[in-house]
Amino acid sequence: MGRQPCCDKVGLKRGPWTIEEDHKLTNFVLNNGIICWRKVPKLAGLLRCGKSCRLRWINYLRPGLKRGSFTDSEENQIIQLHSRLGNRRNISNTDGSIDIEPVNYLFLVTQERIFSRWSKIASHFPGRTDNEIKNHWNTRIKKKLKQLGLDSQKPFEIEKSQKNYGNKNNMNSDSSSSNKQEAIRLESRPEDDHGMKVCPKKAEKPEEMKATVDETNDPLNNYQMLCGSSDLDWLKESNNVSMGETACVEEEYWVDGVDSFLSWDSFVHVEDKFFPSWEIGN
DNA sequence: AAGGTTTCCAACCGCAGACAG
DNA sequence: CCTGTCTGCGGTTGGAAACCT
Repeated sequence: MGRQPCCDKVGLKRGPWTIEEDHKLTNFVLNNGIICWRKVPKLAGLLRCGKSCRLRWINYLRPGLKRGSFTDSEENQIIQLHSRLGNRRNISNTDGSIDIEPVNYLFLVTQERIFSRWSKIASHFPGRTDNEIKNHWNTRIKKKLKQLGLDSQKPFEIEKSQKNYGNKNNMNSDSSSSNKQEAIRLESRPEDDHGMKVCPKKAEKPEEMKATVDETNDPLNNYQMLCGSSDLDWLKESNNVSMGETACVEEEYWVDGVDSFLSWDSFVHVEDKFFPSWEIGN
């Protein structure tokens, strides 16, 4: 048995709201409050479904809404919040535990696997709605990330790059596959003059790899170049990465280039500094 | 000026969780 | 515990507005 529709849609109006409808809904909610959205349209004299009324109220009519474009700092904050609050919806178990290590959100962007919590992000922006932030992400921020080339890698290419560089944050890491990955990782390590595998920390990266890791896959550098903003310097500092310098921290180097610069932990470290009131996973 | 293309955002849809009976 | 209802959320879409040729 399929789920019943939220309301009887026969005879109900759809599409853009008129001024008259807005007035009716606003007056009703202000005078009566919100008891049951399903009953609102009937009581307010509207030919809309309750769901539509709720959406209209929350996203457009609710008092205190802040209209207008997002500032650079708001945009940066959205990116930060997205990296913290996003990507969790579909990876946690029913008991709240997480099967995989929280992965870098930009890595997920490249695979079109974004599961954000827009309402939580919106809660950090008084007067902004989740829908507004979601729209901004999809139309502006996502596009900027695409311009950075972060969506250009096909899954195959990502897999290939993981073989080349290793991937600490692999999403399907069971014990056998991690052994496999470890082998791949070791195999992929550069060799010194004597043919010995060396720690990448000490190894000179191949020229083509330098370009990939240092420039193409450095989202912060690219984002700054694109936006002409230095707002993200704090993030680089938190990762021990300075402009034009590649992070080379033990164990951190052998992750995907993107991960190494924007690890989940990097946001954790700055949490108190920027968002002291955060409650993770709520 | 006209037609085509792109951008943007309000609104819709379907799913999932919470909750009441 | 099961079932149905309601609400909230995230992804997607349609069309108006802006921009380009």
